[in-house]
Amino acid sequence: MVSESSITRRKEVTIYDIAKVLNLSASTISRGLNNHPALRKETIQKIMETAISMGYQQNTFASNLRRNRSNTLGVILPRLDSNFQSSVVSGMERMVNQKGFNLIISQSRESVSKEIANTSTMFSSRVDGLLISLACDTCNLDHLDKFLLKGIPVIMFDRVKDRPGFQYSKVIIDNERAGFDATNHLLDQGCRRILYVCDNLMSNVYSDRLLGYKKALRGHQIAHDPELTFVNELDELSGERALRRLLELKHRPDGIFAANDTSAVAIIYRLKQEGIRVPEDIAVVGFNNTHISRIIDPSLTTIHYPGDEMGEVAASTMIEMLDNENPVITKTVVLDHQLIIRDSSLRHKPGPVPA
Amino acid sequence: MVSESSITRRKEVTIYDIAKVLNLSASTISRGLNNHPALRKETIQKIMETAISMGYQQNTFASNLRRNRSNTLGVILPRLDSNFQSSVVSGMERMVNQKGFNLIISQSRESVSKEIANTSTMFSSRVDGLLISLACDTCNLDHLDKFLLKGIPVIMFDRVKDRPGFQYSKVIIDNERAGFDATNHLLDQGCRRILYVCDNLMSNVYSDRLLGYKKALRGHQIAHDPELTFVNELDELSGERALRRLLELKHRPDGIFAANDTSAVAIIYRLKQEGIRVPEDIAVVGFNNTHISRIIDPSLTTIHYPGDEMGEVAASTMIEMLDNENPVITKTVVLDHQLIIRDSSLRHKPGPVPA
DNA sequence: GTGAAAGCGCTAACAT
DNA sequence: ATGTTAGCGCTTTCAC
Repeated sequence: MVSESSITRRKEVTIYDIAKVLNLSASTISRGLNNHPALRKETIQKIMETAISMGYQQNTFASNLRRNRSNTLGVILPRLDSNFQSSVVSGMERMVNQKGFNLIISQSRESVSKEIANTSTMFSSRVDGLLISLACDTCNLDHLDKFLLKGIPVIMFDRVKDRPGFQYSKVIIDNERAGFDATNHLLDQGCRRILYVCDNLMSNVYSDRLLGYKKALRGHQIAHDPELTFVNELDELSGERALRRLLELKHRPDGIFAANDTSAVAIIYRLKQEGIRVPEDIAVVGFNNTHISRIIDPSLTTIHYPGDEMGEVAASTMIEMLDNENPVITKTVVLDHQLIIRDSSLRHKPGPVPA
Repeated sequence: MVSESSITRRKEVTIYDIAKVLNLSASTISRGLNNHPALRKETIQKIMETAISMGYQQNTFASNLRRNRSNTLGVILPRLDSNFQSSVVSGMERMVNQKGFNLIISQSRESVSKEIANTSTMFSSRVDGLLISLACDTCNLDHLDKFLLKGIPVIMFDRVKDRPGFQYSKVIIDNERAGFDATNHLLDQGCRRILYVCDNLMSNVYSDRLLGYKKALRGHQIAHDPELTFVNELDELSGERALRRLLELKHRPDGIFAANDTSAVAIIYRLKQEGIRVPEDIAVVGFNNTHISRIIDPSLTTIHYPGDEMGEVAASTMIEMLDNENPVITKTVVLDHQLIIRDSSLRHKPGPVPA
């Protein structure tokens, strides 16, 4: 089946065509289309109407080439198929769209080399700004230099890293505090040996949560046991891996703080299978407050972590920077998190650990 | 804090700069950069090296303006913050990136008017092709005409609709069959009154699954009861709504086929709270095979529905169409689905319904 | 195998 | 309030 489309391929309507019809110059049309204040209302009106009736669509390439602006923001993030990350993008899209910008998106799939390739594409696509959440193993930030040197603002969200000598804005949560809150809650519930399950500690989100975890332990005069930090990929299989690790330990933990919900839920699932009661034998806290956390049994205590909002804030901060002619001021926005207490950690009264 | 970036804002390197350095013409540089066969190897080599050493980055606007091609694909879908849909996008991104295309993404948030606005943006962004999954309430497809008239291929995925007189490719699953399979499985497990929970029936995915549902009932000589189709938003709250509907019915259903996992899981959650046993009292089947389905208790029987792959296929089909100079051939790709049987529907032996 | 020249469609400085 | 003109950076036809 051949579509009609391949047959009718006609010339596009340009501002010159409109100019001819209205007996005006191309520049006037251009001004009219851009609502230039110097034109009188009725001229603008007339131009707009004619443009629509002729089916005019502006050629953004020409416009971008001329203005040296793309009205496009680039987004690079580890994975699109993550609950949290896709909600961040969703928030960005909403904001950006409303402000008349476009979004070009690519994923690093947690690999620096892919991340670097992505930055190159973004760069030659002439994005006006770059929003990036780093891959787990990104330790070097040289690939961002070209943006900063050219005055293209870079904003990091969620997975960030500092780079002495260069400045970018950041949108994050206070991961250390969140880690503290989660751990402290477990301690309040009587836990004394808490397993911390996370991914790559090169990533600020996991290392900062670890800091908070340690701090909470210190607050309760509990020595930190390095055996109780378990690094692995936080996917659905991490339940199995964490369980194996747990069984290897001489002293079984009585609490688990997992750095994301997917992992926490997978762990609870396996614990139940093994006949280990949650929260009585082991209390569990997750991170992210994804939908699942409310629905599993027992419901999951977790840190609420506003993905959607993080995306919105990152995007609006970027747009502000772009609209602002003044020298770029970088800033760090710290979004509030919140401990949501549910059944997976609630022992009816704080007290000594069950046998 | 002012970043250095605002200070150093230098002129970009163009092909003319390279030309000057190498004592060649701009056209030769352009050819060299594009690997033109007429040039000799060493010239190309030299051009490439110089370009890199000078920090040249092609200006895609100029190139796009000239070639009248953007190397960009547009994606419009209902929501980015959906497990299934974000995995589709993830698959698209992978494919597209590998082929040197960019992806511009926007969400309709299930509203036709937003969808229409999105198509306009995509159109003036001069996307080379449009990948679209329709909003629930899209019944009119006029907003796609401009693409087809201009010879810009449109591919629909997942949520599709036919439009007499215009042709586009589609990537879908056989929703009718999938609905049939799900329902038939419940019937095989002894269910006789099956509640079908879905969203807007204007959408092919829900109406086709309904067709399959009815067909399966017919196959078992069971009359279709319109009361047993419950239309509502398939979010986490649909558990509550479905339960209320269920309690209103004179004859309580003994099976539920929910058109997505989110809804199925929410329903199971509420059923359990009400002391209704799953699968003994009511057997449940979902749709999508998201991660949760494996992990909840009881684990969820569902239709596996390859989002990632759907995205890849849609994207590669598009790129094929674009690479192909010949008249556009439209096609429909039907991806295989699969019934995954788990505990939520498994009664140990098929038999009469429990009291 | 390489160069000259025109032009893609738009915008903005300058002129009137 | 509107027109003239030049040029953004690239590709490509035509010429040699």
